[in-house]
Formats: sequence, C-alpha cells, structure tokens
Amino acid sequence: MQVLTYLEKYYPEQECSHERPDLETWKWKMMGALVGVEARLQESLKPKSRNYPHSWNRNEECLDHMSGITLVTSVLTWTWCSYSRRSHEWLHQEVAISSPNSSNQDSLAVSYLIHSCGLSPEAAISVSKKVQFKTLERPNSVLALLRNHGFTKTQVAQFVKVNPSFLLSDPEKTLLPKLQFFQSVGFSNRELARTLTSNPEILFRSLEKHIIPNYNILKSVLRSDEKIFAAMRRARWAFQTDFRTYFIPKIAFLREHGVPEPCIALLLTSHPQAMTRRYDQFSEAVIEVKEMGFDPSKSMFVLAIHALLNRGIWNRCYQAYGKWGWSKNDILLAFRKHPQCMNLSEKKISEVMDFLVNKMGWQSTAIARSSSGILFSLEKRTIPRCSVIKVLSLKGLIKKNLSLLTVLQAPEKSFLKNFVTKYEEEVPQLLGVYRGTVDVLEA
DNA sequence: GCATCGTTAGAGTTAGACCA
DNA sequence: TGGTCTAACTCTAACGATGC
Repeated sequence: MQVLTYLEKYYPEQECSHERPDLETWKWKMMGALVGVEARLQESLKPKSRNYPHSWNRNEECLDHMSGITLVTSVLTWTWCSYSRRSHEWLHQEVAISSPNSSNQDSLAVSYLIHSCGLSPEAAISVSKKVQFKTLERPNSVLALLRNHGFTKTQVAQFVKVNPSFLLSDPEKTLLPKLQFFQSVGFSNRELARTLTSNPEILFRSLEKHIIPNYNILKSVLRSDEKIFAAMRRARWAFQTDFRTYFIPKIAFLREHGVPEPCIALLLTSHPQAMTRRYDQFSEAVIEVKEMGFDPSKSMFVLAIHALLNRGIWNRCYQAYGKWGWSKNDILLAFRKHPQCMNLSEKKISEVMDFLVNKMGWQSTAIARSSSGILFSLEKRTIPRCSVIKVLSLKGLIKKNLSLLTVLQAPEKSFLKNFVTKYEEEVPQLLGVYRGTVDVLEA
C-alpha cells in the first residue's frame, strides 16, 4: 500500500498534499495520524465472533491499519533522515510491511528521541524500549532545563542515551536545585554540562544526603576545582555511594600508613572504585601491598591497592602468566614494576605474550622485568614498532638485545626519529612496515 | 512511577627523571 | 644522547534492587 493511499482513505483530515510541506508541520501531522491509526487498529482487531477469536486475521481493514502504522512510522524516520535532500516523490513508493507489531507508543518515543533529543535512529529505537511517554510535557521541560544550563545538542543526546528515564524526572523539584547547587560552588555552565554528561547519574542522587556531603569531602581532599570536576566525570559509579560511610574511614587508614595526600587524591580521582569496597577488604589490601615492598609514599602504592582489590582478575592474571612460564617471583616482580599488568584480561595477556615470545623471540621471563610493555595496544603500538625492530635486527642495523620498553615506551616522535627516520636511507620501506603497508619480509 | 542506591571491569598513553 | 624506569593521567560502559 502507498502511504498517501492509506492516509487519504482513513485519515483525509490530515490533508496530505503532493506539495512539499514544511518539515515541522509535516512531522506533527504524521504523529497525529499515528495516534489515530492505532485507535482504528484496536477497533478493527476486535473479534467479529466469539467462535472465531482470530477472525481479525482475515479483516482487510485491520491489515490496512497495521500497514498504516508501519508506513507512517517509516515516513517519520525517513523524513528526519532524508527530508532535506530528496523530493516528495517517496510518498508514492511501495513500502514493505515488515511486522504488525509496531506500536503507537514506541513510534512516538522513537520519533521524539530522534527529533527533539538528537539521537540517531538506531539509538532512538534502542532507548525507546527503556522509556515510555504518556505526554511530552515533562520531557520537553527537562530538555528546556538542560538547554538553559548550557547543554549542547550533542550533550543532550548523550545524556538521554545513557539515562533515558531522566526525561521523566520532575525538572523543578528534582533537577533544578541540583543544577543550582553546582553553579553556586563555582561550576560554569560549560563545565557543569561537560561533567554531568560524563556522569549523569549524579543527578539521580539526593542533594542533601549525597551531593553536598560528597562534594565537601572531595573538596577537602582534592582542593582544586579542576580535580573535583575530573573526579566527578570519571568516577560515575563511585560517586553514587555515600562518601561519609565509604571514604572517610579509608582515607584515615591510608594516612595512618603513611600515604601522602597527593597519593590519596590520586586514588580518589583515578580509582575511586577502590574506596567503595568493604573496609576489611580495603585494609587487608593496603597491608598486603605494604608487605610486598611497595613504598606508601609513592603513587605505585595506591595503584597496587587498586589492582589487588580486584582479586578475581588478579588471580586470573596470575594463572595466565603462569602458563607462559613465569614463576611466583616473576609475577611479583612484574606487579611491582607495573601493578596494572595484574588488571588485564586473559585474552589480552595471551595475545601479547604470544606475539612477543613466539613471533618476536623475546624471553618470556624477561618480559616480566618490563611489564608495562604488556599494557600497550597490540595493533596500534606493539606490532608496528616490533615489526620495525624486526626488520632492523634482521639487517643487522641495531643490536638484538634491545629492551622491550625501549621499543614500546618511547613517545611516538622519539621512536620515529630513532628507529624509522634514522634508517630511511638503508631501508626506504621502513615507514611502510611501521604503517603496516609493507610486510616485514618484503622490506 | 519516579527517585535513589549499590556495584566492576577493562583499556590505553605520555612526560620526565635518572643513569650509563 | 639514548636507554631505562617511574609516575601520572585519560577514557568507556549498565543495570538490578529498593524505597517512597
């Protein structure tokens, strides 16, 4: 069925002309039509006879209305995506009827999420399953509030995508006081929008019980506003807890064990989830890290606490390195060199070790001494750089016992200067090897 | 229905100090 | 000057439970 045929037959009051309409007018006419279509469908779905409850399957009018919903929904989405670059001729095209299951509610939500919130059609369909609008009054008020507080179109879309139920909040009672608090402590509109877009769930917390006390504790430890902004942006989960219960006793415990304020601040801003663990787990980890030989005055100490608290991952990493011949001492050495090496997936460890040991010929246990090298991206960093080193080594241009970190740790510019540009006369294809366009054996 | 609470997992990059 | 190592920093992703 064609869209125009359907609308003219059942909804002539929408005045669907063949002229190109104004986008906004057309959008609302289509949405209005959609509301009417569902009512007609419901009516036509009623069984004509108690003896034949499925008789609607043979009801042509019913099928027309089901087609109508699909068609009008398609029109709405299509209008948004293509209106500006195509003519009105599409109205006469055949549109496939995919399924009779589309509902008026879903279509309205998808349309609203696309048009008013700026979501992509794919994101809107996904998000529409999590939120239902009875009216658009409240979502409109919420969006207006965000825009009045400096949220850009992209930030609004991001905000809604992560927390669609936010659109149903009471803007005056629930949201405005929180926004006003952040402004009162010095957040600019730009900083506020950026921070809340990264961590929208802050706005779901109680102003009196959570936001104000937590802010005050953060302020007392971090001191600078920039660090507070950064902490709030990155620690979306941790800031959903009550700092008075979770943070204060642990901060005191760290101070008792000689951890300086900058390191406590680092733990708060980098790995605040560590502070949300049970007090007994946390204190045990602190003592264990100390017994391993970490210096409490160094930042490595708090990174080790973070790694050790994820005991499940730590154990998996232990097993994974063990498969590559690492002894307990090797593993502890690697952990002391870079605690984050015990916070990786088995897949990551396996892939990196396989490449370095089997393809590059590094000794497995030697890698333990340069454990931070394991953390780099295999595709983006390790393979390109090691390929260059392999070529230079095969040609005898560099010594064969280079440290893994010499190869991987150097900044991009330094590596290119020392290992690519320096040898471009002897090996012109070296840049191609680095970029992956030339095979190691062809260079 | 809406507001709030509670909970982890994973991946990556770079600057700069120090030393031979 | 190059190699080695330490330290610091950045980023992404959801959902079930509970209370009012």
